[in-house]
Amino acid sequence: MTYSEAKAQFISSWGALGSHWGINRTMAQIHALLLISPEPITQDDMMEQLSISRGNVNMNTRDLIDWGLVERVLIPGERREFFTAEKDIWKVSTQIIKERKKRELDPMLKLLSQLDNIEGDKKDKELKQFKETIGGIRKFGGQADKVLDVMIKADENWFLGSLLKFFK
Amino acid sequence: MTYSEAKAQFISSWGALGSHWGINRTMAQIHALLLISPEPITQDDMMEQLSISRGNVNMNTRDLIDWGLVERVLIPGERREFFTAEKDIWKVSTQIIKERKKRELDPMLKLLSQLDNIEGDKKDKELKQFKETIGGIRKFGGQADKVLDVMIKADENWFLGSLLKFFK
DNA sequence: TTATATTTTAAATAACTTTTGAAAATTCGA
DNA sequence: TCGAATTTTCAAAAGTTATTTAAAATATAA
Repeated sequence: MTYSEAKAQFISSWGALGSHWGINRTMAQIHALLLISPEPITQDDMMEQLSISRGNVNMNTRDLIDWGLVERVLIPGERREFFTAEKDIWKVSTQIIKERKKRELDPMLKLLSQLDNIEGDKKDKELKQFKETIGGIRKFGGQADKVLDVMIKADENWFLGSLLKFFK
Repeated sequence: MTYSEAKAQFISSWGALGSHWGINRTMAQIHALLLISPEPITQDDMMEQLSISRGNVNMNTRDLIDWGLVERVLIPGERREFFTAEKDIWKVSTQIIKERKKRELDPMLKLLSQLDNIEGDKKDKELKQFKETIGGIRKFGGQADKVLDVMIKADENWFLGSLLKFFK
């Protein structure tokens, strides 16, 4: 297999994987391209290599920056902007987890805590099941919250960091 | 807050959460309804409570069964089919993880192992970065694979099960 | 078997999301 | 400041996914 075949395959399947994760295909493909580019690249490079429009590149690059996965890089003597992606896959994952926790888990747990004080007959079967379900999810969510915090903080903490090196 | 307000909120936000996770809104809403229903319910109940069509209910219920989250229940003396969902949220999570691992992680790791033997000049910067990126993802994916296996097996293994009870 | 209740399927439609392309805004050197 | 290079925006077009509807298939009771 040649390099360019492998590259095309990688970009395409990273894109497909992304779409299972609520990330759009193009965004994931741009990310893939940046992951394998040793040097920062421009929006024109992305347009050309992925055959997509300028607007599309611009919007998705911006989203990747919002996710904290991509950075703008200034190259001395160059007027155009260059972009580069974090290459350490552990950091990429914790960054994604951090964002998704903030965007999804936290609001869900907040809502569930509101749903816990409802009025009604305590003997009612429906109400009982509702409270049990909500309670179960909250308990589980709370634990998940703690586990994710440990993972996120591992990068900022020497001891946990070296503990997690086993997994890296 | 009344029970019916809380119920509507829960169904709606479980649906919204699902759509962030590649599960469609309606499927997640049906799942939510089943999670809080103390007794098995029929497709007509779902149609009525969620205001959706028969076909939609049928397709999504079937998908939930494929995911292993919902079961058909036969009620003696009843001609219609009834449905019920697993209520233990730990089991729900491991079931989802198991399915997604099978559908997403496993194929990705398989592909990456193919992309590892490409021909080309070893001194080439592009090739070097490509190999590093692929290698990093494979290593990470392999570890994730192991962690997920531990979680999945915990339910089938007494020792790990009681260890994980701390988190339940 | 026949009539009826129930479930499944799939084509058509509706709703939603992504992509383009061109115009507007911005940046920066001369 | 002006003008060329570059980036950003956004309305329209294209593409995708979800939903309905109605007809077909299946199951059950009489």
